[in-house]
Amino acid sequence: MRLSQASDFSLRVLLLLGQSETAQTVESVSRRLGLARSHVMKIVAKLGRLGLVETNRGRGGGIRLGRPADQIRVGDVVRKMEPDLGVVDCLREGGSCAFLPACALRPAMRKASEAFLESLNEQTLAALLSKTQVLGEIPPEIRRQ
Amino acid sequence: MRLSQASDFSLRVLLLLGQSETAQTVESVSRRLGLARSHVMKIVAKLGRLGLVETNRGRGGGIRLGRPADQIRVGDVVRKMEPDLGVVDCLREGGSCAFLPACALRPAMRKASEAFLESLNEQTLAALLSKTQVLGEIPPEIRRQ
DNA sequence: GAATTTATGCATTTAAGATGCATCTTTCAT
DNA sequence: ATGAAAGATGCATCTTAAATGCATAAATTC
Repeated sequence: MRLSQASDFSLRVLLLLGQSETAQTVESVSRRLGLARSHVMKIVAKLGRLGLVETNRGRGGGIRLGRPADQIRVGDVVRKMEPDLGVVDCLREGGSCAFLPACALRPAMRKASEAFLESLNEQTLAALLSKTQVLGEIPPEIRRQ
Repeated sequence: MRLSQASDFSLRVLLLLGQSETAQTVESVSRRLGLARSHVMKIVAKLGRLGLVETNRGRGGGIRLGRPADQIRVGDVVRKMEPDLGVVDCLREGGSCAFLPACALRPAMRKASEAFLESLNEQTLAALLSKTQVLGEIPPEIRRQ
């Protein structure tokens, strides 16, 4: 059971953004997190569509949090970014199971993944930030070397 | 976020076994569940090693539950069968993250997957069985045709 | 000892995700 | 206007874990 890297990286990107006031370029974010640039780009684009980050093109552009860190719940991020939250076959599109339609496993699994997300939702991004190491912002002047 | 088919199928196999007193062959179980025989074979072998099913070779052999259905907790089955329960990179062997060692995401994720398993552990196999359709046992006489 | 049934290892296939690359669009500074 | 900076998007390829199939071994019973 693992989340896609998209969900995982999303949270790290949000953490990084939450550590600085100014807009960051995707280039700088991916370099600082040590992640593939194009991968981060796609994740950020989606985060942008979801309103979780605010993106701006062109010179002086970049990305920043789309809303205050204390209004971003971790479980909600995962719920929106994770492409497939159907933990078992029968919860997915086209999935089948010999026991259906009367299988008690299905609601049990649905409930368990809700429990997972609810547990994550006990934390806001702000709460995580207060307990997480600051990566340090690279000043704009030397950022572009 | 999805479980491996190994975990998923394990539970279905256990459900099926819980519906009959007599031992079932892997052949019959896989046919009735509509799953690949060799895949079920490997799953059963592991379930056997874990003591969740009792296996017997040779004529008249087969598999049956290793202990009473009310002593099999769903979350425990998943915990034992799932090859990789590290939902994010930093929870896995060799995983890394720029925020480590001081990253609050890690304990939050660990806690969330515990919540997932605990939710499943509210159900025993017996509880599921009482709410699940009986697939119907193929009588031993015609089983071998 | 032959038939039945589980056990195991290896090799192949599959599918989802990740990655890289090329190109487009928007925005700003000069 | 023009060019550079930055995000957006589509496509094609690579990677990897999981699934599958096949062959063979081991155990058990009759």
